[in-house]
Amino acid sequence: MPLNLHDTLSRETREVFPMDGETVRFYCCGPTVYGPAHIGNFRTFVMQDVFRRVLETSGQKTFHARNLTDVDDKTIRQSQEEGVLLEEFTTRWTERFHDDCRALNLLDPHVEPSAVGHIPEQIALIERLVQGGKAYQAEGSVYFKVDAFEAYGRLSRLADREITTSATTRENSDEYDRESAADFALWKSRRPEDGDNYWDSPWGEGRPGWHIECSAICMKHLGESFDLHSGGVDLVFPHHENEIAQVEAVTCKTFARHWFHIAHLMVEGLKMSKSLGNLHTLEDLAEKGYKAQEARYVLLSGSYRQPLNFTFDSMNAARKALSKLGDFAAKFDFHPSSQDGLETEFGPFYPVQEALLSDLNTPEALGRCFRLVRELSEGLERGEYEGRDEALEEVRRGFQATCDALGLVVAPAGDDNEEVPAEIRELAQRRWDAKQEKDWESADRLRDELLAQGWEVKDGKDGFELARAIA
RNA sequence: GGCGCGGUAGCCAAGUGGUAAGGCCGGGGACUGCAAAUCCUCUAUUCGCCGGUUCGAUUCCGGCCCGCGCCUCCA
Repeated sequence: MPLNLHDTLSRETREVFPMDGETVRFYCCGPTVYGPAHIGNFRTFVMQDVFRRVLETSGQKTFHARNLTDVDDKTIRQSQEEGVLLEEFTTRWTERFHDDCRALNLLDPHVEPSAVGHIPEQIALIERLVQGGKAYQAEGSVYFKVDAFEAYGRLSRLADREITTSATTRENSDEYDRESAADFALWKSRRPEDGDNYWDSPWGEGRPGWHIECSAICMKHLGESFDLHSGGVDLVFPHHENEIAQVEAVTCKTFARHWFHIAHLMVEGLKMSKSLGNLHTLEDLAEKGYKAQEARYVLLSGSYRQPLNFTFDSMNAARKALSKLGDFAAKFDFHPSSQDGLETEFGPFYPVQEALLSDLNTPEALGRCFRLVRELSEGLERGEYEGRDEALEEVRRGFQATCDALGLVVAPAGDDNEEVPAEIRELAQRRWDAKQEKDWESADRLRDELLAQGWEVKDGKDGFELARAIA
């Protein structure tokens, strides 16, 4: 069964398939590396990761490219404010991004090209556009001539939209030379504030515009035409619209055959913004005692086409939900696979796969997963798996496939040995001893003390467990 | 103003032309020194409002109210 996915361009849900019959080749607009990415950015990357995982767990090969935007106004300005070289600055934030991706269990893209690493390719593409009469230069900058590309506006349905530029947005001197307000920069002439961040080109010193990097990188790594292109909804216009124009104006071929856009994340019912202080990063969440996996779960709890409301209630719910899955894992003696490659046999978890193949319906998939978890557990209680090792193994493989498809790492309860500091363990032991001697007062006092230090005690029949308390 | 999306239980959030998944929270019970955890169990006669189509609509159509996104570099 193929993956059916909504396509922004046609506005239809269409089958995703490889045009070469073998590998689904797709591109994701990556981060601008000028600071830590926030959970809203990660919603997009997590959904793109699920997209790939769903393909791979259904046996489909993929080729995943995701770029790094390492030269633009923000990276240049920030690096200069810090007085460091652009490269040093962007390398630092790239590493941070990679750390966060690992924490969220995102599969590494097969290639991760950077804008700075593809200056010649970008210049070459601009030259083709100029030669073809689709672009013009003015005062050392080069602009795409929107009027010369009749299909402009198809993706975002801007065709009839009046594209105007108000006086207030024309603060940059190099923007005065555009022939039409809709035209956009392919190459920006060098400005004093760019410092040392400029390159030679047939039009003089300067740097590439934003949109051209993705076009040039796609053409190099995926070809002039490829299977799917993805990003946050806000990129539909102008970024993706412009990417299409830049490529199709010279190739006359379909650029990306399928467009996959992820809706925005809201925080506590509000749009994320710096002024509201709700631009959470994984680091912020960690400080509050939350794990990246819990954030990942929250990001999967809504359908990607709808804005999702991130709340701390949801984070708490995610923790409980994950621990419930951990209980299930323990019951079935499931341990996460450490082997390379994703499990493809869903077995009894087939309904989960079915939901995912249906436009990446992650909330439906989670709902079905929990229903199965309950039903299978009941079956186990009733002894339905007595002497049926192969059936048990099917359950474990199916659960592994489910975890692989969603990118969740579910550790069996009691198996997630977080390092417990020695002094905490000792306090807990003292409490246990007091409890054994029925010294309830001391036992309760020690329990409160542990809680004050951020640890929660859970008693079992003949011992206790420690878990991080939510801050 | 233009284009687009949505309003489902306390919260998050699926879904369907035939009468509402799942998670969390909350109530009750078992268990427990008390908790926590766990297990069982209960919680929307109702899906923003008003009309229409239909044997039947939350699901289709029209209108209204409210919220949101994009409209040049924000995922």
